[in-house]
Amino acid sequence: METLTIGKLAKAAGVNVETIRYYERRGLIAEPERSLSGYRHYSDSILTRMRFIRHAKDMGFTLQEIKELLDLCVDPNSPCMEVKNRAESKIAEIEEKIEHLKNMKKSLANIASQCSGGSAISDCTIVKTLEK
Amino acid sequence: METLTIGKLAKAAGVNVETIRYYERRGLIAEPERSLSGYRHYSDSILTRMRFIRHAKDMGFTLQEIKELLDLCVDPNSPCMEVKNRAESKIAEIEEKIEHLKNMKKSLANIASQCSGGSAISDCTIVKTLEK
DNA sequence: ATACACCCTGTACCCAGGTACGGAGTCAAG
DNA sequence: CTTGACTCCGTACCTGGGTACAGGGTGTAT
Repeated sequence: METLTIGKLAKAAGVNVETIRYYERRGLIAEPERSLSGYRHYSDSILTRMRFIRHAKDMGFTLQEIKELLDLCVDPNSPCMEVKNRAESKIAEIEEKIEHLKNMKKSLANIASQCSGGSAISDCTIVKTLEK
Repeated sequence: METLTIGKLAKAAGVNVETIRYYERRGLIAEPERSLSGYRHYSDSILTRMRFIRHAKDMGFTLQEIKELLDLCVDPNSPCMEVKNRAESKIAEIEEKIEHLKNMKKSLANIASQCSGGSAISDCTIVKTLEK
């Protein structure tokens, strides 16, 4: 069976070598087999795991949360409700962030709209509002 | 004229003493007068500045950006168009973040909806999608 | 045999925005 | 006069997600 050195894996997964070692330290990927000289050797299945990590990251999960998701998968017979729950929680969290940003945007748009842009700074309504 | 020690200012501004010294190091507030023994003494006008910083932070500006805004105010006769421009840029930036979060939410809601929650993890559609 | 790419470990560094701590000096009340 | 609260400075630490060495060993192509 063919195996991947850390450099090949890094290239295949589109990350840096250091990132792979970092994921290992963080417990997101298992310590792989080593050659006699101590080189890491990965089987192809690691690529699935690296994709999982990348996609979960893109969905907004932190590395800690991804680790927890992966840990859930250790027992393949356990029900996946827990995974679904975590996805729903993350959706709620994202919604909260969106709301927060919307409020920020609204406040900022509000104070920006009152500024003509033509005053001296000492009369700028934006500055004055922020100082209040 | 009454002056504020750093502790009183911290209390009045609702931040830690360390935060004030940190802002000084970052150049957001000027180095204040010192007593003979080296204690910082602030005049009341610092409170306006601290409010500015807090509000700008709430609007999503970074400390670096806030420093730049404050630096613009050094010449009170300069036009405030630059301030308005920065506010508009920040609004655009916030919008981008919102769009990004909306996309994340959509993807996640999409894959979560396909999972009944009742399968074994080995058959979980969420896990499978993330692995693809 | 030697050059060059690759790998190892351990540690330090980066961003932001602070927070915490140690050891020393100062100020005010009782 | 002493005690406790306050302040000083410098430095280290924190979270998150990596990145960047330094100083070695290894693998392989010519």
